[in-house]
Amino acid sequence: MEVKQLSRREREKLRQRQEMLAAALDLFSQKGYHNVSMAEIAQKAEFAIGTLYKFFQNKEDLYKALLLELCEEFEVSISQAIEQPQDEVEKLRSFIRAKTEVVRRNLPVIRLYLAESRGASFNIKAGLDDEIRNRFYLSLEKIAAIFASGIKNHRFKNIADPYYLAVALASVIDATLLLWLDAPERHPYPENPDTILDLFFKGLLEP
Amino acid sequence: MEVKQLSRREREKLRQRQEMLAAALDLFSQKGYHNVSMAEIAQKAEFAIGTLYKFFQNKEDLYKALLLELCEEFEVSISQAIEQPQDEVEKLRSFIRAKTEVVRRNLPVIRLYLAESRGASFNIKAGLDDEIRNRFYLSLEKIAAIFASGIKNHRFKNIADPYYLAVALASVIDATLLLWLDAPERHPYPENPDTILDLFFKGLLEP
Amino acid sequence: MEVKQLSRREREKLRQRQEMLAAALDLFSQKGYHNVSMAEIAQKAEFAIGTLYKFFQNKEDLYKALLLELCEEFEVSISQAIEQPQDEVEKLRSFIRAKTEVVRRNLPVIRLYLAESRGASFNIKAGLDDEIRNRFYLSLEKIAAIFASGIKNHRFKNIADPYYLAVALASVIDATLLLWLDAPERHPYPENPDTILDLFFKGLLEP
Amino acid sequence: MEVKQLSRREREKLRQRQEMLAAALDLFSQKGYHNVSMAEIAQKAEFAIGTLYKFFQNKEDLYKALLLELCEEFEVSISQAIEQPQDEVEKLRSFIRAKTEVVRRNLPVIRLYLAESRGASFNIKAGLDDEIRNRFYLSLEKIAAIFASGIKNHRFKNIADPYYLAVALASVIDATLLLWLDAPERHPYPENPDTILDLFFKGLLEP
DNA sequence: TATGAATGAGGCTTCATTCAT
DNA sequence: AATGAATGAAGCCTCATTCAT
Repeated sequence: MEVKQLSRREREKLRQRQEMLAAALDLFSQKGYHNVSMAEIAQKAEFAIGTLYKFFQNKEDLYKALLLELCEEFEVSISQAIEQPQDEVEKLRSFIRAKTEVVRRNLPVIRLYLAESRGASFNIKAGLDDEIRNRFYLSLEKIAAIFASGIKNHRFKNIADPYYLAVALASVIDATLLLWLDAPERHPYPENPDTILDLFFKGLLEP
Repeated sequence: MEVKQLSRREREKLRQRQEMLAAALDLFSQKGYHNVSMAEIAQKAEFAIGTLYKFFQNKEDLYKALLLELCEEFEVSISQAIEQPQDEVEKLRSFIRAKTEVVRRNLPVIRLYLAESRGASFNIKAGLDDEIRNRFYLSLEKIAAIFASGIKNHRFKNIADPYYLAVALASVIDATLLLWLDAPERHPYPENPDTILDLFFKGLLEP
Repeated sequence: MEVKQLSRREREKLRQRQEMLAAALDLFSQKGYHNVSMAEIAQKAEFAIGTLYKFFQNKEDLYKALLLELCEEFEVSISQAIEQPQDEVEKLRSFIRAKTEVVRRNLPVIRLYLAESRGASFNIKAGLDDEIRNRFYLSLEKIAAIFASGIKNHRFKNIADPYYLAVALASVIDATLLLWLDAPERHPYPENPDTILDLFFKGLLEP
Repeated sequence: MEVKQLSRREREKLRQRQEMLAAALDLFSQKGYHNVSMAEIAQKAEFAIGTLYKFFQNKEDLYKALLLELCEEFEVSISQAIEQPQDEVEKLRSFIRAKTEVVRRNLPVIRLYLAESRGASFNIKAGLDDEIRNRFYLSLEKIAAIFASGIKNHRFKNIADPYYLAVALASVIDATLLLWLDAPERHPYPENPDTILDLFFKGLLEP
């Protein structure tokens, strides 16, 4: 494995990078990109500003790295969840569970992620956020593939384009998450993925 | 009508305010709150900066006015749509049609509105955006009431809390809109509200 | 008298000017020259800004007019007080009484007057305040003349240059006034001019 | 001595701070607080504006630092002068000498100091200048104590409240200083403190 | 003549980024 | 290699003054 060949120096660097990203993440998710200064991040990460700039070309670069890292975790989790050899219904359940789990682990960034993935962000200059958007779309396509497969297998009714179905499912999960973030006690997050799936399945499943 | 009694001066002022809001809207929705300067807005609106400040106390105030104006239009449209004496299904169709219509008319702001209403924004200092968030929740409750009524009338199955249903419907509409905004030709916006409703109805309607 | 020949129009103008000066005086003395805007003055005087500019060329001009008016009152009062045919001691008593009286009538401006007359002001661009400073010095010379006369008449010991004596007396009066302005109840203003004069007389008077 | 333990870095910082204060002092005393911009100060001190803000939180803070520094020097000088074991008359002489000396060394700020200490200033927002005012009053009380002691020892006649005597003495010194500042050649500053003291002593001293 | 809306220069302050140590 | 002091462009906002009505 490549990982083992990292020298002590390189491992140290990676650790420092992670600390910087963690500090930045914390601040960005609390106050938003434009309300956090590089000095603030440096101080929280306990490095000098100059060191920050050794690791990231500029503020935007740091932000992008942050989001890509997050993206990565999302994708890995979700890919693992749906790549198991299961039937389509079970895959969707796993997807919902995985997404919920990642959210639980990354609570502070959820808003950032939603903003960036859904397009309501202007933190990144035009064109730079394409990568993140594209990766989001790619993971949607994996879900769409499940629906497509389910339709092909006659487990689902063919009531809509699979991609639309995937978008709809993802957006309902996100909406539920936001509801819960805003008022956790009034809108408890459903432990059982079927709470969300029912909305779709009661109609999607063949009789 | 009160409107007719506005003096020429007052009408002129209103028109100027609208021009300022329009310029600001255009810029904000293209570049985001923090990437637009007051000088830029003033120039686009063809007023002096000082004049901008005669109409709006500060940048945040201008932004808030923009969003409230949009809020207003959303609410009026949607209220009118669902207050007709119709059955629940038809009301939901009207809701989707109305929301689509407003979006069509306010294309540039949609991202702004979604960001603010869904919570991924840090443009407004804590506490100031409560009004917008609250009004968003209130309109969701009107939709929830339709679902509740439908459930009570046995037109809908009781598969989930009406508020969740409303949130889910609204989020699916938004997701569809965003899809269309990103790639209008690949993801054309469905003219027929049933395209979206089917997702819910095929399961919600009693057999 | 010229005054009687003022037309109704002219009298009206004069009254308006006085109202503007009164409003400005009130604000300047409360908040200082640089913390008062022309708009504020106009509003308090219940005129339009443009009207203010019909009467005074600019902000500085208005301020200067204010101070000159104040100067005028000081001078008239003090001149009247010391031009009576009295002996020197009585003249100084009259001077202190008159100054006290004017202060009582112009309480809000005292700080302004002291600042300008004593040189601690930067409200007026260099050179413009010369007139005020000069008039202040002129009135000091009138007091100096009293001391000189007293010395010549052997009522006063010749312990210092009369001008220094005048400056000393004026400054002691001002200091007493400031003390009283800062804490009226702890440092009541002396009703009897001899309270101040004693400081000088017990030494000045020939045995 | 603590002073020697300052690192080179700290000494450098202190020197820079002094340069900034010197530049600010020069400008403020020439043109007044409101007629000097931070850009002007930065340029005169030959630093970037941002550097100015590294040392002082804002313009007002810089101004306050300036005055406090001056305050400090005044107080130290005057305290030293009057804490010698001398009789009351000699103490007052020392006080006048010390005050004169400090003034000579701080010529440019004298007007600023007088303005702030005597209350004719609106440069500092309400409440912030209390410290300066209070320290001024405290030093007056030290002088008052000398008079009180002299009265108790029957060296001085009990012709007035000691605090009034202190205020009167201080104000006469200030007035003499201002006279000299305005026209040094016409009103030379008296080298001998007795020139000022005579005004008081000829009456204060018991026969 | 009186008005007050419109102007825009200029002030204060922040902060991303650089670079000498 | 790491540091953080220094930089200065750029942003927000105020307000004296003008001028068309």
